[in-house]
Amino acid sequence: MSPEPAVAAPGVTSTLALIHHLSRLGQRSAESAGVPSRLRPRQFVALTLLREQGNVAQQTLAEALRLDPSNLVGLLNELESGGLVVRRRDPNDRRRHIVELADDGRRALEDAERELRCVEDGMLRTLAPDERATLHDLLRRAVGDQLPSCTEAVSPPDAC
Amino acid sequence: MSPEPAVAAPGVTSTLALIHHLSRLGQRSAESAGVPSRLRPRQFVALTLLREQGNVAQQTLAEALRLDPSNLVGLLNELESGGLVVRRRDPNDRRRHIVELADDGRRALEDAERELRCVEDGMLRTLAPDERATLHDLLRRAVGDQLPSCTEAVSPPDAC
DNA sequence: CGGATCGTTGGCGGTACGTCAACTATCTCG
DNA sequence: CGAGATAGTTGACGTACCGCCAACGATCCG
Repeated sequence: MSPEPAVAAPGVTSTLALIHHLSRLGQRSAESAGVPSRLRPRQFVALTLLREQGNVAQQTLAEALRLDPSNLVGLLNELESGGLVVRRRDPNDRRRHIVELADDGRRALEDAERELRCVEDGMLRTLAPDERATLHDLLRRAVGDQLPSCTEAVSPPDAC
Repeated sequence: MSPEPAVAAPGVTSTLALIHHLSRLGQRSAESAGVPSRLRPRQFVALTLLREQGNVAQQTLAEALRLDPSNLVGLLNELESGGLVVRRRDPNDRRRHIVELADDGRRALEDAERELRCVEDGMLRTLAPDERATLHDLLRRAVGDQLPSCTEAVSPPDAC
């Protein structure tokens, strides 16, 4: 009778909505901050993933990015023509392309990260440094375990 | 000499990139999970914000969403024609529209949240419940302080 | 050899915006 | 009262990002 938490507690907000919103806010801030020599968001994410995963077959990359292979081609073309990435044939299976982060790509990525730090600082300015670290860690762990079989096993449609 | 953290530590990943990526992953999962009676992401976020902020002038809402007023109109039209939201004139300034979350809107929002819980659970399955709570709290605090004067005072372009 | 797989190209469609211009109803201030 | 600002609205145009599909060459594998 006393707690009475019924009335739609103010904490029910979907974490997904928060993430979606924050993502948008981040993009807007980055754009309006006029980041100069800039990677577009997708390129940024792709390079980041490449740096972590090391050399990866194109297909694997597509899965990790949850991106249609045919669309990945375009993305990689941009990056490769800018010298940020290298595609080479897998000697074991010459159908495959192994995608590799080039030195220029690593540099560009670090530059972009440096530039985006301001935006990030602005966006997370309410959080204490250790909280930011926690946030970063949690997000990282969340995306980290996204790769293996994500959409699979959705047999029970509304079982959830 | 011993620590030698120079070589691009594996933790430098931009939090922005993580958020952006997670946001995309979330959308993809939600779509492929075939969420039935669904609000589109923008509607979802807008309703969420409305529930928290209570009745708000349209302009304020636009700022909070970082959305162009002219685009907000369309978004609100969708929501209002679905009965999820009500626009009424501000008696103190009849130019203004006060936007209010309708009962149906609250219900729709709660339904959507319930549906998205599965997706969210899938995405954050590596995190322990208390970690999820922490994440949620941190994100919420981050977006919460986004509203007042965000892009302003960007006078030093590369001072950062 | 035949079928499967990987990358690639191209086309079609859709969402989610930004930007700008114009117009109305309304407020505010001189 | 009249001039100018302000809130919302409408419409047009463009863009980024992306899904889906079909086809095709190169390659692998049985």
